[in-house]
Amino acid sequence: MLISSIKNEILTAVEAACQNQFGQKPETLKLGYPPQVELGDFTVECFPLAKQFRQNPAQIAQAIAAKIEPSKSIQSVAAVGPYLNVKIYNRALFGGVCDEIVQQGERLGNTDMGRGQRVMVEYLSPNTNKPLHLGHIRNGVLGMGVSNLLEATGHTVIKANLVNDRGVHICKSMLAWQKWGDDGTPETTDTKGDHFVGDWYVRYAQEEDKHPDLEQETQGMLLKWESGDPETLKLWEMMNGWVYDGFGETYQKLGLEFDAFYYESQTYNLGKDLIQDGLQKGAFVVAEDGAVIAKLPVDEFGTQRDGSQKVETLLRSDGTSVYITQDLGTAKMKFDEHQLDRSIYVVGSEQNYHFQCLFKLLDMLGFEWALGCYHLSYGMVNLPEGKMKSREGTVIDADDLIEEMFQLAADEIRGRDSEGELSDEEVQKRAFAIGMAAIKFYLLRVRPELTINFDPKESISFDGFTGPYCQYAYARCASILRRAQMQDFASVEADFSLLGNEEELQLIRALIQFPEVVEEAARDLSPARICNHLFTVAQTVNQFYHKHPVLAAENPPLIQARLALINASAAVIKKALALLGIETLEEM
RNA sequence: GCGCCCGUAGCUCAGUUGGAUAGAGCACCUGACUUCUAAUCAGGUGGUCGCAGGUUCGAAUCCUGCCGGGCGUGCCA
Repeated sequence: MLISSIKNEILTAVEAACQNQFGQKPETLKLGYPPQVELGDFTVECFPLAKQFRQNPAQIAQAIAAKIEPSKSIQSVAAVGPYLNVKIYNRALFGGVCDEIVQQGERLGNTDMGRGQRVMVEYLSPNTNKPLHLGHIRNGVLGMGVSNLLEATGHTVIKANLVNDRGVHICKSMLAWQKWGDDGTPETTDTKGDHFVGDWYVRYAQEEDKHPDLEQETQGMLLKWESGDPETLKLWEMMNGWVYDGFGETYQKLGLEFDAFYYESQTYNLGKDLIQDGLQKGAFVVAEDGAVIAKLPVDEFGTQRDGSQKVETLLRSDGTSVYITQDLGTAKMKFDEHQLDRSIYVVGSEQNYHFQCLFKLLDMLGFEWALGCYHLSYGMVNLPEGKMKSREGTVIDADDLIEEMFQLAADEIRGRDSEGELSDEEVQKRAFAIGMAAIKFYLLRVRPELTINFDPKESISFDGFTGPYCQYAYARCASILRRAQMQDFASVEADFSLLGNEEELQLIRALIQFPEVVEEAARDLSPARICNHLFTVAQTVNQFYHKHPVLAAENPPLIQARLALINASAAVIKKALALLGIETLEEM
């Protein structure tokens, strides 16, 4: 018996009862869950029916409850105030859910909500002059998490990375290396490529104060690059290559994947023709100084300080393009190349205004797909001392943090392994999985739009509302299931009617809700919803674990039923963690 | 000035899109390992849901106005 059939059975029964009692079917029926499991497994709110049938909702509940007879799955229906609480036979409830979860396998929790929809998720999008930092990690895990959610709900997802590989910033690194680098390379200095290039960027900043003419040299180099000077291009390609090698390592550690890479060196000239179209259509205008601008509607953008209408520059007065010029072109290219229905940009909230403009401009150009563009904005990651500032050296480096989490987890594991039974390899494997789980969960557990105050102590915690806590609940389930395999219960059939204590009911409810949570999370583009529900499941598993023995339960049919419940719970935890990009461990 | 975001327990956050008595984690106090892993569990302490109105049978949730904080605000990205 599928859980969806149970739900349908309830809805059908209520519809029939309404037909019987009031002569018409209800217009809307919402199936929910009672606040306490003792009250029932499902509930139907009678408030909407009150309007339709012009009666007090409590009376309606009473009347309907009286008309519903127990059926295949429905054990009883009770009217409690305006609520219709439905109790399902434990046999059907537990048996149905556990069987269904096993059958679904990898597809557990997946839905076809987004079937046929093509979505691009652009995320990370780093500059190539510096290594990645904590903010990039938030972006990366959010981008991956959202992509996973969209895939689980049936969307076709294209994960894209728009690399900012050109401009003054990279020229600064190039110039510094050229002047003082002595032909050093990441290999000769044993430095990770992106850090190597980043070091030259820092060196540039240091020398800038002493050499005021450096800036002019940088501009000169940028001009050479733009004119296609072979030597400059060669240097540029070499240094970017080092950066990509470095980024690649970090992506792999964090489990970040991309289906498409865009490079600004190839896109920065896009968009100019769109601007011309816009001018012809009259969407844009040429300002007195020669720049092409767009006037932004006051009702959406407000006014300037002096009260006048806001404007956005689309082409500089010298005719060259600005950032938003190429963004317009790239946006169109994405839709043209991939036949997208939606295009999501995972970019920090400091660019809220930029994307509001971008999408409005696309709309002004008459692209109907502009409605499919969405800026998934996320808050900054601040430190206890305040904002991360590269000048003050307070930026938390991504690779350093990954290493630190790994070491902390390794110390913890060794501390628990007093007998020294674990091989170094095993310790490292677990430490990596646990360390990454801690940092990813910490960054994903709050809504994207919230600013995170990065508390180092809390972020490295393995207790409470954390990734390792959830991994631990899984490992416990896995341990029970392993032991069960060594014993011989297989000949006995599970008797699900023996289940039904409070912890079991709470557990089964959390498992039932999982697919709904996945859909909500996908709809809201919020992996935090998965974190919250995952934690509830893990917490409930731990409570059940302490209160009720599985392998030492009273009789084999009960043991088998509880094993099935544990198996189903483990599967849900594993899938939820996978959606967050977090590994599970069979042993911790 | 204007636009967007945030405001719930000492701290960090949930709150099923308007429904049953507002929930967790951390911190603090007390208890539970010869029993499937104590990275765990049980109990206790802790609330004018920023303030004031409004809509509704019903508001932390929707509307209006304030207060406080953050990010932005035409030729940077």
